[in-house]
Amino acid sequence: MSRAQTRGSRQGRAGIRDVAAAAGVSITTVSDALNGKGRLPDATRRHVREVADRLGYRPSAAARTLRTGKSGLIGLTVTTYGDEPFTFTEFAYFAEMARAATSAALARGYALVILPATSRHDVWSNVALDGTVVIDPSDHDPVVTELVRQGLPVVSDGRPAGTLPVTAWVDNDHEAAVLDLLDHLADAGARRIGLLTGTSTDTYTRLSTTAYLDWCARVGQDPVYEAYPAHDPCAGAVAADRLLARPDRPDAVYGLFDPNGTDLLAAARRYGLRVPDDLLLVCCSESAGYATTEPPITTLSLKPRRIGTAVVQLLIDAIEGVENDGPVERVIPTELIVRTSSQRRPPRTTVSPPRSPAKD
Amino acid sequence: MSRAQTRGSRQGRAGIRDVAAAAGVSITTVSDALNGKGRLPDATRRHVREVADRLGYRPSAAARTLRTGKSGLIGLTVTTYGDEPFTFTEFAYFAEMARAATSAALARGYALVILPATSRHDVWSNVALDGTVVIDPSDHDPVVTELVRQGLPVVSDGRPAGTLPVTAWVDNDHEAAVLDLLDHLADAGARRIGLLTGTSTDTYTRLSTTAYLDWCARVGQDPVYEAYPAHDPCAGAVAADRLLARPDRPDAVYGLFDPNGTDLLAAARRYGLRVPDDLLLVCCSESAGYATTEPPITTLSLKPRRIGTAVVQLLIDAIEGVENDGPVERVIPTELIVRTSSQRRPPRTTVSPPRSPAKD
DNA sequence: GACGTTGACAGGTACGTTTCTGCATGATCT
DNA sequence: AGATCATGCAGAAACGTACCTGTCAACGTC
Repeated sequence: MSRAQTRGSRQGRAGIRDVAAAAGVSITTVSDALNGKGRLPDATRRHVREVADRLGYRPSAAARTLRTGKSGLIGLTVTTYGDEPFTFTEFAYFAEMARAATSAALARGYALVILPATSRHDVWSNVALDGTVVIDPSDHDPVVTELVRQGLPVVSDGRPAGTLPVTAWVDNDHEAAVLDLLDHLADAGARRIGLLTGTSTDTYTRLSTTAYLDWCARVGQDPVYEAYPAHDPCAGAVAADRLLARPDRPDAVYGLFDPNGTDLLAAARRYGLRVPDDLLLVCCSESAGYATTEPPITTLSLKPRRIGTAVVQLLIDAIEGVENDGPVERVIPTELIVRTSSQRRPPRTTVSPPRSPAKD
Repeated sequence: MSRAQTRGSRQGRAGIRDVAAAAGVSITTVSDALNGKGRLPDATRRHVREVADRLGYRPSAAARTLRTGKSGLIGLTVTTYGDEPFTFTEFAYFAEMARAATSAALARGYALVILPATSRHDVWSNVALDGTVVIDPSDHDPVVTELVRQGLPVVSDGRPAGTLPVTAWVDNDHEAAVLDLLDHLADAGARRIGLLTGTSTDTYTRLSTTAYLDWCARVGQDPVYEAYPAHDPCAGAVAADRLLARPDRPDAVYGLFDPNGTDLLAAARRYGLRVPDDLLLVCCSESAGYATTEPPITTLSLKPRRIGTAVVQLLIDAIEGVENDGPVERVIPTELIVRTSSQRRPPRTTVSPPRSPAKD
């Protein structure tokens, strides 16, 4: 009796039982009617649906997940520095990528859960995921191995290093992008191209740097580069300054990270170098702001929108049972957005001498 | 028999039953040992924990949620334009706010689920939420009313318009911020201040605009403003141009939206106006890029980090049973980051002007 | 008229937890 | 010595859904 009372007077939510009782049918019929399964006449279906609407019935996601094993949730891991997710360096990239991933997931009926890679197991096991997107996983990421051990599909943004057993991955062809870009600078008249790179060992930094070194070896130029800890927002400006202060100062620079463009521009100003006349500039960025700097700066876009979309599509394919043996790989082309900073003006008759880096 | 087999040979996941069997205790004991409840000697607790580790036991989040009614998930709604979440105008603000909200949630053991306000009920009812953060809800947002009807706490970023029954809200004091900023411009010598505003009816735009009009009325200045649809990334530049092309051209402008700074700067250049000599410039933005424009532009920061943190804190407080009658309101102060664009140079009579007594 | 067949539903079980209740056992108190 | 009490654990009832397995009628079919 008290049970019946408890059930009948459940405050707030109406359950499938209440709908069944109100509609005068069984629980099974309600479930079938609402989910479009079973063999029911349209009249019954409509009736049940109408009663459910009237009671404001919402199925319990938890119960459905428990029963079906599918939650409709996809994890999106971000690397954390300190206690803030994703570093400032990859800010615009991440925002764009997450935006695209969100809409791609929603379009297929999934929602995204933001989870940091370094979180204690606590949070990870408190949420039922159907699969996970990992951004730039490190060599032997414990989270990834744990996830695949649980049988969950894992798709990574960034080619996994080592033998990380991901289900699929999506990445740009970073080597090709850098080589292409360096050729572009050389075509614009660069004689000595410098690189602003990072000290971290992630795939992006590593591949880009070795591509640069390879290119230098091929064309016979001495490498000129400065590396700095990319997660430190201040270190970039210092490194940019160091690069332009070198005795073998480059006449063109490529910066691997988003803020490098403005940092290099500021450094160039300090040394009295005109862009692009004395210094050609390119950086890898998704920020639209570089279209309106003075001068506008050429950027390499990694196409985070396309990457975010592709990653989610592959993950949901895997979740919904498209079996593949071996990881699926998808390469997204980059785009070089050429602006003033990397286009040398036609040579002048009178050469203005470069200023000394010391005084100003 | 077949049932026992099915249970015993469950491929993949180990359940609490398996742990109990392996440890030679009951299910209750396992649950209590792992969750730190009940009265168990430390020896038993350790033993159970060790066995669970060995089996790689992870509790099912779905089952736990079903049982306890708490999922540890918080919804984060974003307004969608087209099929992409959040418009470009609020890009940097949203990214910063979401970042802070994410870490605040994780610090308290919750995870964030990104959900668009306009999504079909489909997705919303497929995920079990403990509460929701809504960004800038519209007057009679159906999603919000539906959520509170279900008894879920809802905290909004942005003071809710009308009688939206939110649990709590967090916002800046936009009127005060605008008045303060206009005083700052007037102090810097502005005689006629213009406004670049939006055509949409959200709270932020509305409050800021009326504050501007009030200020004008108070000091006896004719309002000079242009409004444009803020979700259109191109319209801003056109509106900026219109504003500076007016016969009653202002000698100072405040732009309500993030890209207005660069748009106005570009427009000023086109009309041969020097900043700050001929035109003072301020815009509302979270972009660090305005520190390195030529000249650097004064910005009004809405402190999205603090807002994101506060919103999540209030929401989790509400979830975890801190009862309040009537909505809790929290006002976050804004910050005016003064840069060159809003500081009129001192008259040229003095050769080397001493540092202005800028109250530092 | 006995017999598959099919449509339209109901019963009941299982998903994997948490937690309330109960039941021994030994210790402590009156 | 009997009553009380804390301790250490086990049983079993939910949580709300999905789906498998009937049941029962109506409908042919030979």
